Amino acid sequence: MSPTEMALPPLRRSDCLICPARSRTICAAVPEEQIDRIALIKRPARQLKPHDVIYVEDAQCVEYFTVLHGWVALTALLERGQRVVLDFALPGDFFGFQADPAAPRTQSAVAITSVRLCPLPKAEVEALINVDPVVAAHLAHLIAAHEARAHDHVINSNTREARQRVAHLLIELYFRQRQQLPRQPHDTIELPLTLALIADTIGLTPVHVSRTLRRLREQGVVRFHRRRLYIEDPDALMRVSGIDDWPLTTGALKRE
Amino acid sequence: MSPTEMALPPLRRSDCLICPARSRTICAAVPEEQIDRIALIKRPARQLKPHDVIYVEDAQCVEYFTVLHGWVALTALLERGQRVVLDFALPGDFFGFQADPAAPRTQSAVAITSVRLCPLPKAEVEALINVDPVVAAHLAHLIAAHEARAHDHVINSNTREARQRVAHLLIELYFRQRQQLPRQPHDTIELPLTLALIADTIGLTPVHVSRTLRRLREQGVVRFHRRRLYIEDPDALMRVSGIDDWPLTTGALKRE
DNA sequence: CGGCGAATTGATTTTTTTCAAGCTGGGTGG
DNA sequence: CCACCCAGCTTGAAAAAAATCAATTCGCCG
Repeated sequence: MSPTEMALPPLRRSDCLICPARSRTICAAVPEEQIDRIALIKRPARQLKPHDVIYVEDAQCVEYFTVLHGWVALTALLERGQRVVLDFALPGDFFGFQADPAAPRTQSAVAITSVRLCPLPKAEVEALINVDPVVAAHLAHLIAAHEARAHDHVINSNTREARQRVAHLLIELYFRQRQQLPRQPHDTIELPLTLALIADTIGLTPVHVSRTLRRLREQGVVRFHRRRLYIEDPDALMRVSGIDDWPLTTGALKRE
Repeated sequence: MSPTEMALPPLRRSDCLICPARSRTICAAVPEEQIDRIALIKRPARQLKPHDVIYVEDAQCVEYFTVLHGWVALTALLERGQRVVLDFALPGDFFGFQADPAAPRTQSAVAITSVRLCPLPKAEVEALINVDPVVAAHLAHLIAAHEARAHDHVINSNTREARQRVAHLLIELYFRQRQQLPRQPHDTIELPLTLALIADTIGLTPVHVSRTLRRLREQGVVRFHRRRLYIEDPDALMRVSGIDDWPLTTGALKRE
């Protein structure tokens, strides 16, 4: 792990320099001139198809990942085949890090769309953060943002009824794609989810999500059709969701 | 922030050396001979009464905390005075750290019982973790454990009905006090919560929590009375909760 | 054109909330 | 020492929300 090693394979370095996710994920803490700290430990990008499993619960944890392209679902699988979506990982997101690196996985990760990942070997990342305080401190804040988002989901599930929950999730996913809240009427984003995935994220049944989306459509708020979301009335959507229009940069959305 | 400063106030050092929480929280990453890194930045212990507010949402964030004694509720406050309990902080727990140190608080913290805290100034902690990779790496894992617990709460709220949710919370809190799952029939722990707090944690109404606890009592599973929990039948409780008997050390409990 | 996963819809049941009325027990002030 | 106060708990009845069950329908793909 000597970062001063100077026999650099230039190809790998340039890989990282043109990486679209470099300004986010764990690499954001590595200045350009030190990019080899990451470039030397990362594995070749990995391409996955929809439904491909990245890792499953109880498996040995050997790698962490950055999403380069596509959507990943982080899920927990329960007794009777029940599934909970704990979070989505979108391009630029770092996932797979866990409290105890030696323990087996506590969650599963599955590709929702076709996905390209940058795998980072666990051992090397752990070695790096035990040596580089800037990367480690950045990682701590990154994970705190994940925690904040998880808290947001708890709030969503615990206090809101179906309409609000759906609206809140849609806004969260819009925000994570665009880095801003919806403003333009008839704006549209890609939303490559099934009703079942949405249901497993907000703790409802797909049937009830369908009915809820129908009502939102009938009231001219949003339309969800063919993996695409049409935000007909952004203000109405915000009102339904109970989110204040003051976005935080921490991963969670501001509440009223 | 020079850790090599040698004019040490010996009293502060010994404070930390006898601290009951030292093996946990953020201090666990600091070896005994370097304890002054913490001892020199910490503020005097602070004593609070039940219902005292430690910080509120939107306030400026100036300190992080370790719980020395007592129970703290980390909550989010919503529009119509609705409250969500995001987590509890028990003795040895570190709380108050957030993704963006410059942003206002995203949650509130309130003393449930009488509480003794060790306050750590934000600026000094942030400076420390940007300089000491071992502390920073430890903190990242600590926060990841918080995230795992938040995910556990999402699972609880999203997939389980009242009986399971209550049972799951009771086991979580037992585990966090005793570091093990309940085994002995008629075992008892202190549980200084109101029904309203329990309800706001698992996303039910106090009324429904009352009914649920009544049923559990009638079936000889647990009794909750006067801030004390009597676990009459640990096996039944585990069965109701849907938790496997394989505890993780990461802050979350293993699921079936 | 048939098949299949996903979405929709209706009817019914279950769970949870809401509203409202008592109850209880510890603490306070007379 | 007693009366009463009050937060917190309990209980019942009715309403609301969501799940469940059971058909269809839709749209894509082979």
